[in-house]
Amino acid sequence: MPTPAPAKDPADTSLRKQVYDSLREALTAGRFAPGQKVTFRYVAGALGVSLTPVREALRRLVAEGAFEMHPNRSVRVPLMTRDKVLELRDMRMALEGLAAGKAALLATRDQIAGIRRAAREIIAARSRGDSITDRQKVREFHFALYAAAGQPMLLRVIEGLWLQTGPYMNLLYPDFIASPRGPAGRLKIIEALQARDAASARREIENDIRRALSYVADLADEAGNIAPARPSAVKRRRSAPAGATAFELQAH
Amino acid sequence: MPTPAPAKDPADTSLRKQVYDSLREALTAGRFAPGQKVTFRYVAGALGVSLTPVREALRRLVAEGAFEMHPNRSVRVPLMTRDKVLELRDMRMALEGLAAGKAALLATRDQIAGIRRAAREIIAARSRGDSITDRQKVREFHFALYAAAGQPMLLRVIEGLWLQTGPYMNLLYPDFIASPRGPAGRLKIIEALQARDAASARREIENDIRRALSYVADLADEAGNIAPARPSAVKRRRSAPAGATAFELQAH
DNA sequence: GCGGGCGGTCTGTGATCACAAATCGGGCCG
DNA sequence: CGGCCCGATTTGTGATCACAGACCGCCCGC
Repeated sequence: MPTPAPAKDPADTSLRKQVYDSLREALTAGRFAPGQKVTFRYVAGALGVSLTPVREALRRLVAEGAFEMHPNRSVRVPLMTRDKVLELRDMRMALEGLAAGKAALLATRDQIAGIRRAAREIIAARSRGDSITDRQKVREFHFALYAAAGQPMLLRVIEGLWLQTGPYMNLLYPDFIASPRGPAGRLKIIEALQARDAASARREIENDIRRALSYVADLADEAGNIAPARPSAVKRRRSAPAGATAFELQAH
Repeated sequence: MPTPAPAKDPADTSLRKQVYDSLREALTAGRFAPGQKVTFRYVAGALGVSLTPVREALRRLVAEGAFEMHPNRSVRVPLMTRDKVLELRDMRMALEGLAAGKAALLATRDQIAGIRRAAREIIAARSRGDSITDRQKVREFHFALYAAAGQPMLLRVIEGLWLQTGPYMNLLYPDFIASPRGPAGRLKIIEALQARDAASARREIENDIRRALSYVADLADEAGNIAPARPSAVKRRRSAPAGATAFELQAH
């Protein structure tokens, strides 16, 4: 599958949904620089639609915390601080730990197989130094695990939290990834699923999230701000279709 | 510093925000019957605004799970099932337990005083049989507690979960409320705050949520559906200002 | 040379219009 | 008498327009 996608309503062809997905994908792929201003008309032009669907998509993303709208009314990619990362870390540990525990009790053989496959693909991508595929497969691994918990509302909230941490997960590369604990942790999770050991699955997921987000939090400067993963600007493509690649990076 | 984070925006006077607040308030007050259909034009007419702000407000509420939009496109108040209640219960236990634990470590003397006052007001309202004030003060107690944790993102997610359980909390009255455990649990929480005992505060909040939502879940029929708290219809007030009382109950 | 106003432009907000899909009701056919 | 089909109405979607407030840069006065 090209995009694991947030499940939900695969048959939603509304422009609003397409704009939402485009922005979301650009955000998780790190194509927006943290702090970057994003105007309604810019997005509308880049995607070739009117303001209406853009407003609804952007406004939803603001409600989800993926963008910020300042009182002076300008929409920006949120800047991260140490405190915010730690807050997100604790929330993710609580909810993803919960999901992992439920998944351990419910995962079918096929679901476990899919999770194991994602884990193998992470190792393969990492050995090639392919951080793009790496990140994508890490996401696949986690969401295949959480989907096995069979709790759709929980899954939605977790997706919202990933969206907020997304633009900053590039910071884990390449240094943090070199740690050997990652693959070992995933192996333990798979073992826990097979053993129906909810406590162990929860503990391993919690450890994984704690390590990764504590690492990101420690990148904060003395003012508490975290440097953007990639200080990049975005170039406007003129008259593009409402596809997924309308937001492009621009060296400067 | 004036506003370190974008915080809330109490000075948001946009119509969208007013519509959003009106719908949210009507929802938590149980003025919409679960399963009830809500059309954009109906809300626009009831509040005396055009479709534009209504669309954005309703769409956000759909994204938050407070309303459902079916593929055939009709917006409804979600019907609850036993599984959904249990899912919400577990999420709320995880997140509100987390917040209570943090609050125990951070609550100031003034914040604890505010929480204690809310607890007293609950007892007072309950002794009068005033379930409206009761529910309102219960909400105040919980959110004063969670606010003391100083984690704005966490608070927002918790608010989203309350919005989903809101229309069904009337089911706790009057039978469940008669249980003497409620006041005792709140007292223990306040003691935990004073003692800076995070584990105890978390445990008590978890117990409170577990008891209440397990009770609601047990109201499910053999099909798994939960009867609406009050099977009530809503009457349209013609040419009303965009106030908070535009949605009114109608006996039938 | 520099700071503060001042005008033009940018940008989000809300209303309105046009349209297509969905829904509902009545009437026709079996 | 009942089920099905077709047309009128309802309803969400997207585009466009008008407008007010914010932003930005230029220019004048000190």
